[in-house]
Amino acid sequence: MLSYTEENYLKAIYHLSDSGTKAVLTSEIAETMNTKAASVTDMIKKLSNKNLIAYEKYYGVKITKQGRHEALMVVRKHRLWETFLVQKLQFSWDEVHDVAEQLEHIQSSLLIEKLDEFLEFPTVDPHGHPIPDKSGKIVEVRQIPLSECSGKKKIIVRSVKHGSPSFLQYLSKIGVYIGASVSILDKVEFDGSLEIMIDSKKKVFISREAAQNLLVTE
Amino acid sequence: MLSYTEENYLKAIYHLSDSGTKAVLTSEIAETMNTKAASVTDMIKKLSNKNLIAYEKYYGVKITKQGRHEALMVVRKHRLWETFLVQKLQFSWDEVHDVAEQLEHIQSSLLIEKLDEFLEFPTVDPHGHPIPDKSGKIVEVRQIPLSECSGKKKIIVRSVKHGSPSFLQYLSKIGVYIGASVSILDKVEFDGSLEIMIDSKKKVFISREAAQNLLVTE
DNA sequence: ATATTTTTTTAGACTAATCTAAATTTTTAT
DNA sequence: ATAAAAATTTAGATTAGTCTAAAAAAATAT
Repeated sequence: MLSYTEENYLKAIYHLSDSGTKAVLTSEIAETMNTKAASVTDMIKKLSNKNLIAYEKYYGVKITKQGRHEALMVVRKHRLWETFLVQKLQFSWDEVHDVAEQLEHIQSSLLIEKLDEFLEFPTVDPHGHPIPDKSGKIVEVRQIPLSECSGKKKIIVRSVKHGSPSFLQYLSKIGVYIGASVSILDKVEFDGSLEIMIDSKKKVFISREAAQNLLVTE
Repeated sequence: MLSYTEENYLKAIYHLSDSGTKAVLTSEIAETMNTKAASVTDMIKKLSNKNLIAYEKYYGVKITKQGRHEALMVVRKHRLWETFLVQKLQFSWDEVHDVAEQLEHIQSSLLIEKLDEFLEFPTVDPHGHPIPDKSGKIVEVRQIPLSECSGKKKIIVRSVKHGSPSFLQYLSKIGVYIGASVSILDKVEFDGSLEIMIDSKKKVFISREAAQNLLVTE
């Protein structure tokens, strides 16, 4: 069984590796975990000994099949708890992250399966991120940043790339939510900002950064 | 802020001291925490330095006002989570303890207040134990062991003294639950066992130990 | 191609929580 | 009242996770 800290490292490596596809550097892990490279090296050795990652000195790590599965189970728990907090306890989507960071480490498969059932087997969390099922399977929907959309087609907001509380609060303020329908009215040459229409009733300008951080389907 | 371990020690001391009224010995703590006396001495010093307990060498510890409050907050969280697991996730009352032991350490006052509200401010948990409110207040209802009841008055089962999974499973099996109405039909001289009627429809014999572990109001 | 910079690893130390073994204090028994 | 037993504390060691400083390797820049 993995420790609290091991689970956190493994999850960080999973996310940094694009869901387990590419290698991750010691320094990247140190940055996202807010630790020093020396500490990361120590933990890398531990996870490597448990066959959760493949480690080659000085060349970073790659997550193994087993490691990917363990990481997915933590991600599953995190996202189910976030869904619970928003749907059942009336948290707003910008308040759930830190609490879910704690809840994701509760060890009880009975709990998580019952929670999943209670929530009626959701496939995405409050930020639009997919929830792995019991076996680790994810339903991936191809999404692109709003900043890369063209023309006047109907666009649906599917998820946020990075869900910082301040970005999420901003979205709420301007009326953007997961599932919202938007259309692009104009693109400003000067700074790449967009004028968009939300739900056919509200016009707003959003910056290029914001548009790059909103993932949509056309 | 208290560590996971400090919270557990404090909670154990609270329970062993009859809700903070009497002194507790090092060896008692060691026994319930499954640790050695030497480890307990170390932790006692830590909690004492934080003014959560009053410690006199060789004479055990007494919980302070502040320590009692901290312990009550952990107890509150434990019992609210148990209530959630049974009422919302359909756990049975013998399955909740170990999971609640983990959940009680989640740090978020927003979470616990919202959970309380979601459960509609319950006053007792699935084992009939009182749930402290936000400020630590407990509604104590005077209860006596079923073994000490006399005559044929109407008796209501209020709580279990010690809720081990096996005892709880046994109660379910014979049809006893919190709130059940029982009456005493006969007391066996030989071994102190009782013949009782449950909800005016089922007669069973229960041992003296079982009767001592069931708390009721007459 | 070699020197400089950057990244990574190693070595050694620290804290929290635990342990065993030894020393000390209290309790119990005669 | 004193000796034996039991409980408690102290001393010193261990493990997980972290750190700083130094050494080693890789990347980069001229």
